Amino acid sequence: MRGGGSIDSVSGTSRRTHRCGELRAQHVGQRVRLGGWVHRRRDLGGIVFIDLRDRAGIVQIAVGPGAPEEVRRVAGQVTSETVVEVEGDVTARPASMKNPDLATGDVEVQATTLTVVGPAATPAIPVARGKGEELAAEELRLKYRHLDLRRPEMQANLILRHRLAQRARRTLSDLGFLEIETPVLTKPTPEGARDYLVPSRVHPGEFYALPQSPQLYKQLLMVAGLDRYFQIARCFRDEDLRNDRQPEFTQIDLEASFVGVEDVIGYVEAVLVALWDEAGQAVARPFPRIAWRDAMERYGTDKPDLRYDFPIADWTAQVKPLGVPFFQSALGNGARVRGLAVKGGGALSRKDVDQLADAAKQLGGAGLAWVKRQGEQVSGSVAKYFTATALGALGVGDGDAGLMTVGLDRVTSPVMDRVRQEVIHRLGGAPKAAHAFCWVVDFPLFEPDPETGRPVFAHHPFTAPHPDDVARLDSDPLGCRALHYDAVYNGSELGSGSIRITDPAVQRRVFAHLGMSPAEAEARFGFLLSGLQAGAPPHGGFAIGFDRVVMALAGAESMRDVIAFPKTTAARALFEGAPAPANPADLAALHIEVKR
RNA sequence: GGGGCUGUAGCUCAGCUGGUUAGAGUGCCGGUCUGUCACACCGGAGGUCGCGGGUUCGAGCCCCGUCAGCCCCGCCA
Repeated sequence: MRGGGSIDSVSGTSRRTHRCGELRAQHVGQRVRLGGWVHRRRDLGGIVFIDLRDRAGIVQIAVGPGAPEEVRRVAGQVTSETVVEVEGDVTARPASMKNPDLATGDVEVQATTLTVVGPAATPAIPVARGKGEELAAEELRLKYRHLDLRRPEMQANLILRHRLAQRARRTLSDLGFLEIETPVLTKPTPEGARDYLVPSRVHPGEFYALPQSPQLYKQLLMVAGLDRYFQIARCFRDEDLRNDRQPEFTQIDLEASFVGVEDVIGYVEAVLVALWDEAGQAVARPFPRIAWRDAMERYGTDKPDLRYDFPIADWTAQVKPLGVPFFQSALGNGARVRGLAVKGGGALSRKDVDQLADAAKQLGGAGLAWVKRQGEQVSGSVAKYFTATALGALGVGDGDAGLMTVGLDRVTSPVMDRVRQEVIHRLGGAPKAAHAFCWVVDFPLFEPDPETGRPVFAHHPFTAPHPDDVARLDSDPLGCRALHYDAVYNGSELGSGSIRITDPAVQRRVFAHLGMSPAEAEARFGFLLSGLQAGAPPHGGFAIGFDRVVMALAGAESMRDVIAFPKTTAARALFEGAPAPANPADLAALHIEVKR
């Protein structure tokens, strides 16, 4: 409680008693002072209504013929988005004048004073939008971010984000995790994403890197015996962007000691369930699990959308004897025919199917073959090779469609993943569940390098091999599984984690697999290796992509809508104009010469 | 790095097969109006058609280049 007078909530300050959006019937009869932005003004001549807005909402200010002359004068000329302070009496609106669309719609404030405290130029983009009116172009929304962030939708997203962050903190703190900060000026890492570099003034030619994640620090905190750590950590990766990828983003990062996979999964489920609860969504634990290999086989991706349960199937055996030319030439050398039986797929138009095929082609597939079944009638690009019976055996029933492609899994998986997603999108059927969480487990430790075919690490090089596979580390690297797990929600990867290597000998072998000499490994990761030699507890952890969680719970189409000041897809900040050329004196002090 | 979409009034958009003075809604400015809530009504101002080049008698429209925003592939241990 601050200030004096009739303040009845924490919203009050020395200049106001309430926030605009807080007023309800219970406040009728009270004298209030408010501050806010003029959302809209309706001037009827003898009476003026002002919709006054702050972060809590909108309330109607009425300035009638009985109001003081000065109040009527100001009300008659205030413009949109001007900041005003109002004093007045909260009155009940007569039944016929209530506004059921407004939380404050049962009341209004009869202004007795009205003062402009922050005159506003005509806004470059509208804040108050009419029903059905389009949003301003995203470029302008980013350029005039202070205006875009005034919109109630954006404020709701940021308020939700705040509540989720607080709930994550409380949940982890209650589980005994300590919130510990780690450096933002760190050491460049040789693998992984490109680093953002920060030149050192004191050490010519040397650079800090912004962290891609606090990975090594949190492991050292475990070595140090802090036992359970978490942090809502900013991470930086200088890679190309997407609608759900920003160059700087936020993780709920955690690590715990004396744990196995089950423990970490338990902690993360506890946090995710709490976050969904915070947003009013009930979800059940435990989340189902799916082995990476099964996810790739059934959904063509390591982040399957399990809201819909039609899986990709191997149709090679059934289709091969039919002699479809499209397939005959492509089969062999490990190629398979993989298909999707689409319930109700008869509803897909010819145009839909063509667009699916186009999408498939973009991913380098051989193309998409399709059939539709209508009773005993079979139509489609490869219809003449199929009978209704043959389709029935593949699960393609009356009114359904079959979509298929051929090739190596490396190509058919992404193609069928994309086709499956597009079909879901186009048919728009009801999902079997609104919230489909799952754990993807048993990831491979290595994957073949697309260019050389050599095994390279699928994750970061601190991920422990599956204990059953350690013996094959050198003989059969591609067959080794990792103690790595991803949390997936409705087809979106929310985060990943692993049990870490704590045996320095194993860690050295893994570095060797990356092609690092012992000396190199020492130079780059010496502090980790010496940590592991100093007595390291078994430990593992996880990082939840916080921005993606907020996106999911806010129903946002883009990560930019849940970040106050995001970058464009070209990694520019349009409001402030970053990045920008540095001035020559600064560059000189940093021992940097720019080549153009 | 590659592919696609978009760029016309402050904002959102239309602009036909290349043709004469580039339109609408909204916002803005002025006016009328005592119960509106996207107030209503009357009037007005407002344009480097992203930028540069080319084709053409003539380009908002066609061609080349370029910039910006967005979407996708690559990339993101």
